[in-house]
Amino acid sequence: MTTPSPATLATSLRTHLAGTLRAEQTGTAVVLGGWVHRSRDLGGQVFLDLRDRGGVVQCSFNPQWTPSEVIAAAAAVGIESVVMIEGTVAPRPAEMRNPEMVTGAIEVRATAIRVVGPAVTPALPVAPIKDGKLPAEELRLRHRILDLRREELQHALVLRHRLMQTTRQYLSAQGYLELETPILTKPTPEGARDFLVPSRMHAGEFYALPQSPQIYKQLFMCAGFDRYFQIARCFRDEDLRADRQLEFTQIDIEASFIGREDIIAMAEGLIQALWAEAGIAVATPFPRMSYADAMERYGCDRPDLRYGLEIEDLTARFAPSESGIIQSALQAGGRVRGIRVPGGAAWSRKQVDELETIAKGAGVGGLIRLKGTGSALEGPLAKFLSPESQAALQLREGELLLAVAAHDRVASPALDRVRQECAARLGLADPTVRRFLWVLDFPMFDQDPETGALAAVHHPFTAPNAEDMQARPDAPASWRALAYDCVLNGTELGGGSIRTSDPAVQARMFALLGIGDTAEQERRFGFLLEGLRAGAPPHGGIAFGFDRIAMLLAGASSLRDVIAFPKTTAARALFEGAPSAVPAADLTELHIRTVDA
RNA sequence: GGGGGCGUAGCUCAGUUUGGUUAGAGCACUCGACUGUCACUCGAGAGGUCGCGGGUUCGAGCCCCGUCGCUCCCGCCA
Repeated sequence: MTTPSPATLATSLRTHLAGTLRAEQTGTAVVLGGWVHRSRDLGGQVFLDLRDRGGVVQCSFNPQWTPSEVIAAAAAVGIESVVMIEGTVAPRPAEMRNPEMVTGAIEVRATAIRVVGPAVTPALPVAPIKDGKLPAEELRLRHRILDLRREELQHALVLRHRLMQTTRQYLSAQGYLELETPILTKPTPEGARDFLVPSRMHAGEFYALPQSPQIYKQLFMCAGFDRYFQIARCFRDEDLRADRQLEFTQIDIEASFIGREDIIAMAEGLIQALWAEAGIAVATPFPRMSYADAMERYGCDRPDLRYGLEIEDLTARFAPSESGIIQSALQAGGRVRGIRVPGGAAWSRKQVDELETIAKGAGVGGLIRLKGTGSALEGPLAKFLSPESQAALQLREGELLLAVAAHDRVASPALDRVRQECAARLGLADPTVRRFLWVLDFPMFDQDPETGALAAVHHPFTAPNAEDMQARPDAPASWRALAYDCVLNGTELGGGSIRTSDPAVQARMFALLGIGDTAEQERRFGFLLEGLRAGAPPHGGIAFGFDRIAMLLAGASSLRDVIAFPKTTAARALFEGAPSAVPAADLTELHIRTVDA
């Protein structure tokens, strides 16, 4: 993406962008429009820093070139007011140059000023204050216009724009068509809670806002559009987080007559183009790891590969132990797995207890800890381990072994959190390093350990691995899916799958998910099944979380910093004041009556 | 639904531990001075529902109970 030359932003009211003026424009007569960033009134002369989209330039009001009434007007204007300033670009006296401003070699010798948009005293500072902290998030959101004027958010939203255009260019160049799908759509029975929209014309019936355009993009494939993409707004009525908003933007992609490798190659190219737009070179292809491998070695399906601390199976070492805790865990089908932390032996009892609290929070009963002290192991369990077992652990001096004896289902998430906390303490996650990764071969279903009920790990339209299905037709919980996730430094950037294009297979998937009744399938997913029955090409796709990518590339720590008008964690829009009550008559027209909770 | 943190001037904060005169500072704002500043400087001034409600007390910014808002996390997010 290239930005237009400053000249193209000239209008009938202004000639240049303030922040783009340079020494080359010396002698040029300019008319600028912008906001008063700062002002310095020295008595006989006045300096105004004028800010517009392009940046900041100093405007100098001096009796040598400025009429006295203009100087008086400049002295009187309040900061953040919008002014039009006429003047001439001039070099600053050599000793007055400001090397910290890109425009610092020059200034605009002002001859006229007009206050076109006087501002009340701003509720928040816009110009940065040295060592100044940002105002509280609540105030930043309540006075969002002022916050958006800050350089940081200006840059973030400009970057967001450029990433959008890069996406469009990259995909369009490969024959992908940008097609739109409805915002008023049909409620989805699985997944997140829907936002419902009442129908005025049909009493008691509701539209839903899309959680994603998933089914529509598959229908495009059935309709022969072959390659589709959309920068799609999605809505999920779930609790918010720093990296989760009620409405968010996905780069949604689907293609026909493709396999997994086609999607991965296309996606790697897109990632490469987006990171390049942010000035970062990314090498492809990305390494790959199976889901099973990721869970075994890292305890999670989106491992951060910037550091090791890999999980080891220590069952054989601990099996001879007489510890009741370990024996009962093993008898219940569990294993002993753990990580060895270099330098961890120096941690205090309290620090290790904190790790155990984290592990317990993830559902395990406790954390086995053993310190390598050179000659012998230290720790509550050391006495239960035979000298042979202790030696086999090969704990080095200073190492701390943290292990969990439990079923993988609970042990993996616990070890994942302990591993991340240890890495954070040791500063192992280098923020300048980027480790991309494809996680492949996700399981098709997640089985509830109590009820045995199956739920789709990805979504119900994902194709199962055909070999698994044929080899173990009666064990769907063991089937792998043709699904893939793109992971960067422990964060999921996006994911997708090859879809089921055979309506009979799709019906079977619904049945396995507990939607066995044909009429029920037709009622909920008839429009998809009709598409598949009309002749569906093999197809698949992927979706990337656009806001999250923008956040990463902008160096922001919250999605709120790359979304112009975000919601608070309590799901409120403080600036515009949504949601809000509506007149009773509006509800009546929508056939809605509210009840007290 | 649950847990942690925060809430004092327009903004950022101190004051809360140990209740006690009129609640302070920096920036911003108003007025004044100042002809090369760039966080201009200097002088003066104005500015407070200590989030809100209740309680304890002779007395509450400070202690107790409740509540609201923002935030981080767990649950949730196919």
